[in-house]
Amino acid sequence: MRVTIHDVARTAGVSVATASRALNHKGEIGPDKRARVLAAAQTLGYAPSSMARALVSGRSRILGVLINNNASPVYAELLRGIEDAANAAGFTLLFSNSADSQEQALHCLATLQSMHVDGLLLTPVQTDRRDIELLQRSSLPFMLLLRHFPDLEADYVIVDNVAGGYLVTSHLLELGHRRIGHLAGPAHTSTAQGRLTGYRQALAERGAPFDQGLLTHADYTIAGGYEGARRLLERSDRPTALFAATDLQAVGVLKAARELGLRIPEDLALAGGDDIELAEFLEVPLTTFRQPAREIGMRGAEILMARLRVGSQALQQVVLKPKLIVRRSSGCRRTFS
Amino acid sequence: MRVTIHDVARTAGVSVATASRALNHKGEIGPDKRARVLAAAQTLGYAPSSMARALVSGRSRILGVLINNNASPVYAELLRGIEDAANAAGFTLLFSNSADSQEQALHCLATLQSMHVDGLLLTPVQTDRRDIELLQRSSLPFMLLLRHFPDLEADYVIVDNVAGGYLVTSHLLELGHRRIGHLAGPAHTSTAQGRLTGYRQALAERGAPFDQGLLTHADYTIAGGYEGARRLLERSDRPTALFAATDLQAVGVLKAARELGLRIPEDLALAGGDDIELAEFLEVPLTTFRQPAREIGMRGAEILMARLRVGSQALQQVVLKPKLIVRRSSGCRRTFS
DNA sequence: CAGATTTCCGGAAACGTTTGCGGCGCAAAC
DNA sequence: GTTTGCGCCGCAAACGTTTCCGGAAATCTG
Repeated sequence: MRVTIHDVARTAGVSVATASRALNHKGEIGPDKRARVLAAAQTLGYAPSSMARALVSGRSRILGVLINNNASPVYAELLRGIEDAANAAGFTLLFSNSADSQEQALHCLATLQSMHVDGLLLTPVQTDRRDIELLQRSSLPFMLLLRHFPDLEADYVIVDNVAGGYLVTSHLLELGHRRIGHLAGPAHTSTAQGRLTGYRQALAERGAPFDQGLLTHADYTIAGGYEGARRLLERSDRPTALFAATDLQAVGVLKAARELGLRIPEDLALAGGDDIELAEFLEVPLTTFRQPAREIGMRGAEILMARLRVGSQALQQVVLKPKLIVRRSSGCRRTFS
Repeated sequence: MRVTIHDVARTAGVSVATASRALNHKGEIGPDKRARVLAAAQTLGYAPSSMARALVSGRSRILGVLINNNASPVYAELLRGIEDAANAAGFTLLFSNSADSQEQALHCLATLQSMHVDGLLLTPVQTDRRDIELLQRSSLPFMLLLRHFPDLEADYVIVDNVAGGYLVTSHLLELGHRRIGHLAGPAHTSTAQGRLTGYRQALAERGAPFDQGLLTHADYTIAGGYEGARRLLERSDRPTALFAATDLQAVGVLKAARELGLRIPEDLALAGGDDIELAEFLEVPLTTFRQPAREIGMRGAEILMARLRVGSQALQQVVLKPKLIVRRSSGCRRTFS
């Protein structure tokens, strides 16, 4: 069966305590015994049981990850960043998926807790706060990624969604557009709220009217973008430009526009958000703003692990700056009567 | 601190043994005590420690996942499928990333072992076989995904890469092309080998010559595809059609073609492999063959978990059929002199 | 009513570690 | 020659479960 520290101790002719000390380079130990233990461990192929270790030490060196698996490339990038940082620090990742359902999220949280994770990285569902209330009661260190609660005393790493929405909308306004629609994300998410706020700020700042009829909410998917675009573009007074909250939704807009015979950017200027890797290579290269998902994952994991090392410390709320990426989909400067 | 089964037992006024039986619905137990235990567990918010449970039972209900994180959408889809199946069966996922390095993979394997995973799903690196030799020695049930070793007695779920390459190449041949280049993947991977074999089979079957000069290997990335395409397309006798092993590489071809002033499909017919979600929405919608990554993940996880339940059983080697997806990038039928 | 069976429950061992505590031998100090 | 100190090591408890085994009470059998 499994080779334990007892086997190592026996073949080395020492006690388990000595074997443990030799393997962990802890405590005083004679050089000959240390060598014998290490040799025995080597030949037997001994691998310590992290579960047993976790049980007695109280630390598992496992980080829980709970994301709402939008199959979006953004989450893949995010995961990648988390993975890099965790691996570098010798942590392993326990992976769960809330599928954007609070019930599912609560279930996952219970599982992660029972696995004795040392800390947790999550993108909250945000339909309600039962998940974070649970976390706060359990005093498990956690870190919010991508989404946050403005009034919550919790660590987070996000991009400045307001600035992102503002950048993109300002860009469209500068190109001469006055009727700019917004295809927003699910209303309960802080990302959707932020980008919408930025959109309205830009409109207000340049004296463009905000038209409720040019705003619609949709899922963060291609299908969601498609349906939202149909709603917005089939109106008689359709907008001349459209800001989709995410690139994935913008892809749905591309599809809808094709079906409606609208050329992009000639008949409809389009911009998205996130700057996924493929945004540059779409049917029409996409103007967007960059959300550095990988960096968000890395920073989040690093901060969380730092908190685990030193115990409690000041609140860490990181807001990364977005960057405007101009491509063809937003078109050239024009004047509208 | 953490609420244990001892706390539950104490507040319920029973022994730990009884508490355990009540919570697991095992063994005979009086209805009143059962009720008291369940009530106590409820009010205390008791969550059993899976680590302690794993330690004594020998089963952790954790599946290890080791993929070589091509940031490719294919791996995201694969992970998604694994996740769905595992979640449905009450398993949790421990996630690792070999980054296509055998050294890193070996390190990850050691970690996963020490975490007492019940089984392992992996996409092997394939530069050598140290990883699977290690696995075979350790008698940990494992399942190969996407990539396989033809001569190895191990479970796997893959798509028929030979058929995929054959389908795509045949399609290009039917369109009239005679000089079809192939941008293959890393030579050590079974996916690259399979798709290349299918390509050669199709050529041979229709009497088209195989030209070593029209073949090049590149990484499974956009950058890899770009570099490979530059090599192939800057020749004086460049091919009229190009089969890129993966869609991601095909995107790189798109970029190279744009730079070289080649129109697709007029100047160069293009096809890829995998059928990623965005293939339909690229600059030129991509002809490709479908590798059902999500299904591969699901099937793999299900088969592995079945093996864990019933113990040893017959070898499970699943080969899914690919499907040709024709879009604009391969162009229309033509004749070449 | 004595014995046999069943039902229910608690004690304790086991899983594989880490670590506090105490013991042993040996050298230095008095 | 007896103490003191120290370096080295082993015993055993602890972490939170599950489960085997045995005991006590309750029920049944003859």
